[in-house]
Amino acid sequence: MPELPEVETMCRGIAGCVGLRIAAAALPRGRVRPIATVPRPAVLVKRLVGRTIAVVFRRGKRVVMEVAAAGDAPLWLVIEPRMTGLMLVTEPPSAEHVRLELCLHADRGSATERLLFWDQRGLGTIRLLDARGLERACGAAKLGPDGLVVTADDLAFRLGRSRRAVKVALLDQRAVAGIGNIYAAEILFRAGIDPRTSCRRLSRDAWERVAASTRAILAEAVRHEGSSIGDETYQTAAGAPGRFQKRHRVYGREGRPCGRCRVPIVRIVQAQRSTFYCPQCQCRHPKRRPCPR
DNA sequence: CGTTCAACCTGGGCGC
DNA sequence: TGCGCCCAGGTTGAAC
Repeated sequence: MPELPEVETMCRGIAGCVGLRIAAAALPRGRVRPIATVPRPAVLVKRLVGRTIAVVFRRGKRVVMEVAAAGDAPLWLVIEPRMTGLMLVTEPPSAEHVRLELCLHADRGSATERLLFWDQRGLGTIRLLDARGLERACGAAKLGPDGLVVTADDLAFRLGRSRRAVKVALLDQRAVAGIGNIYAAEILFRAGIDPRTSCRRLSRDAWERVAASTRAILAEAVRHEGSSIGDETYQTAAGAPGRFQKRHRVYGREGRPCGRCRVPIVRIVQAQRSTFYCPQCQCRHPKRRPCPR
């Protein structure tokens, strides 16, 4: 589920936790298996308690919280929501899938907050890392430039000689960080590019369109607080659904008419994952040149 | 280098 | 009702 816009929305939704101290931490074990943590759960909890959440930010599809302790080196709590993970400051959809619970208190005053990481499928991960670990997990070798600011130069440099299909390449987090299956489809629709096109066959103009579409689609999705689709497991930290799913032009729309040319949207499989596109608007030799947006 | 497949999990939907 | 199968927003590692 969570791609860049959803994770960005989660980070904004938990920004109120900055400045609060972790009074208690728990990794509840319900009927579901415990989630993967680094270090082991008991050590993780011990190291977290007493620290203060100093900064919350996003790196690609990860939520990163800098946790500080007076007179001690900072640590970073790195959470990867993967498919169904959510950061919540409200009641979770179910109690048994709460994977991390932080009880937060203000040092002065009475402000308190309960911050949860909830993950139905349990594919998410929780890591508490030092500066070296953070660099290894989230550094430039692991994650490329952020999708909100990626340029045509970035993409052409990293992918221009690749033989991979452009849609598959856009999911490579080392090339550009934050794009997932929904937004890869929406980006290429907006750019008017066939998702099967080999990267090395894309012109400079095509990379310009891909980069501009990436920034525009992701920014628009952030403005609409992400996409809640299907069973609607995704929600903001305050429990509201996202709204960008109403603006999807191709994702999840197999067989329905393209909003621009009325030709039915097609679903194919690339790298074991669904790709949706318009065979007319995203054709290499369209009868009518697509008019982006 | 690239692709393919399985694995990690839960749960909804569908055909029989 | 129930069972088996397919599907799902992600990532990783092994095999080819």
